[in-house]
Amino acid sequence: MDTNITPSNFIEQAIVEDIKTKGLKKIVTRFPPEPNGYTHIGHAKAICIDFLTAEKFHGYTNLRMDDTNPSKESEVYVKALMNDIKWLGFKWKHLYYASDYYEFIYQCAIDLIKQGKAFVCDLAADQVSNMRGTLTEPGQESPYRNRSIEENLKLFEEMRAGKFADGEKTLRAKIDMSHPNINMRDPVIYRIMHVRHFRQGDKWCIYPMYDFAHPLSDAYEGVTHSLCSLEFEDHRILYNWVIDNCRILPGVKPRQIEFARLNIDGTVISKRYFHELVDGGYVDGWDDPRLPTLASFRRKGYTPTSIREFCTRIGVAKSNSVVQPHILEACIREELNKNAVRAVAVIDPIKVNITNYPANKTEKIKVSNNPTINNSKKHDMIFSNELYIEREDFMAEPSPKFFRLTPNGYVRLMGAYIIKCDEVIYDENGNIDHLNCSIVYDAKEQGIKPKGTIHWLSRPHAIKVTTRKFFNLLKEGEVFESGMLDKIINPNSMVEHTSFVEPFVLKQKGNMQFVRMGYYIEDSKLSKKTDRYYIETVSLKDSK
RNA sequence: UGGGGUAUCGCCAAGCGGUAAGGCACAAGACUUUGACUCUUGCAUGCGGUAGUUCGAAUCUACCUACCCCAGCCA
Repeated sequence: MDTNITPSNFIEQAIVEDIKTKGLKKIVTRFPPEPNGYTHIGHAKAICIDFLTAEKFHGYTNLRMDDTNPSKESEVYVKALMNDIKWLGFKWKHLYYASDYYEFIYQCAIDLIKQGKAFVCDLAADQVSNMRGTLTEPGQESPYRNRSIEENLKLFEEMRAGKFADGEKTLRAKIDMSHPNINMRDPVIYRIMHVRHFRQGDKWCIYPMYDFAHPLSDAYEGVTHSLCSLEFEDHRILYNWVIDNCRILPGVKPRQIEFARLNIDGTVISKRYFHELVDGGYVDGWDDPRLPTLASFRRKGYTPTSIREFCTRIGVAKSNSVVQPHILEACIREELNKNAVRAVAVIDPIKVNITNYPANKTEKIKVSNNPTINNSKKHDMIFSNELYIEREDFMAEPSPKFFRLTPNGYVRLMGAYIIKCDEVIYDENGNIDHLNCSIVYDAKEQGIKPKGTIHWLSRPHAIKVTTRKFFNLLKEGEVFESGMLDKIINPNSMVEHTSFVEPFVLKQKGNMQFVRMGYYIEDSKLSKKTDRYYIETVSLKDSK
């Protein structure tokens, strides 16, 4: 095993130490999602950590569905999870299900009972809770704690056989009711649930708890490093207890290492709340552009590499940090800048008439598909006397630093002519109806060099679309709390415009970057829904 | 009043006793038929605080302070 690998974070550092001290031959990690919701950006971080860490040490990663609670899980989510992991570009070595180990886990429980380290408890849930003690006071031992091994064995078998109702009995590890760590106060490791499992059917009516199934699954698979998020730090002591006390476990003991989960400013990352938002109809579905699910990012045109790059940039550490969304945006913008085909979109249009251009005339104007690429392909835009320009590109009363179109001012139409705004025509409400402009054919001779360049579209040729800009779910610094659902997605969280794009975009298949003067709509993809086209934008880069 | 953690630039984050990497953001300038991109430059005498050890401390020690997680038969 190569020990000359330079660790780049504390996890890799720990692994390097383990390789030296334990003589590990192969590094194995696992990504263990519970299939009870769609993949989100927080998963993506964990996926990257799990897969990239193993990859760095020339090891491998398993995908394991942590399906130990049949009441919340379904096949739909395992498909989505697998699809999203593949989409991110990762390949798991083995696909496992914790439910495949139910028999093994059951045998481990029996082994624990035989050692006198587990007992069947008849206490009801609220009684267990009451007797657990508090954070500062020790708990009380269950009156069933000292049943004989034989009785425990018999009872546990009967639990499996379905002799008891839900909640009537549990199997508990016999550890220490006065342990300062509450997880060690005789934790429940098996509960009775007469619920059909999406893979096991009705084969089982007892299901192992996470704290029992997880370490056993890791060890069973030969996982060497079990990477999880910080909230499981308290569970590590139990994790190790399970592994240390199961005598029928093969192989090396896995080591659990915790890292901080991802927080993004203004974003709720929680499967539970996604369920509420989706089920409550607050959002369109799991791929609603406002949700930070991978399905949503995919729909908005984010690429897998940009998500991966984001995960790399934010790093891995143990401090509870909140990253700013613009880091992700920078990742996708950077990539799109280099690769994406660019097209013009006029998001919020105003009409411009060119008074000195023949009404029936059109001409083709060659536009580069991506000016950052040398010799990039070009496509045609059609110029006519009837145009749209962006409302923001005209100011009736310009500020000093504004150098786009102003009354009697000059501006360059991208790829085409320099025009002068001769007249502003208002409607009866005092809003701008259209602009009358003229082409300055002899700008060179006159020495006119406009500072600004704006984009434009020929009105007769433009394709009508709807653009929707979404804002973050939460305001800056706001923390999501239950009961805030209706406040989260308010009418102001979306602005919709009737917009126009050039016909060229209809022929494009991949991601596009839509051009506006001074802005990039970074994450856009033309998608056809029913009879309308939508460009869903998440954020705009305001360059001034 | 218990246990487990974390504190380094606006936001992430390296650093592991030898005198504060990098990215994002921001600012200034150059270039420009996208105010984009690209380029160049700037951006912590300071590492939660206070003492101490040391020739030398973000790194070691002590004591504080702030914040996060834990009392599901969820994961």
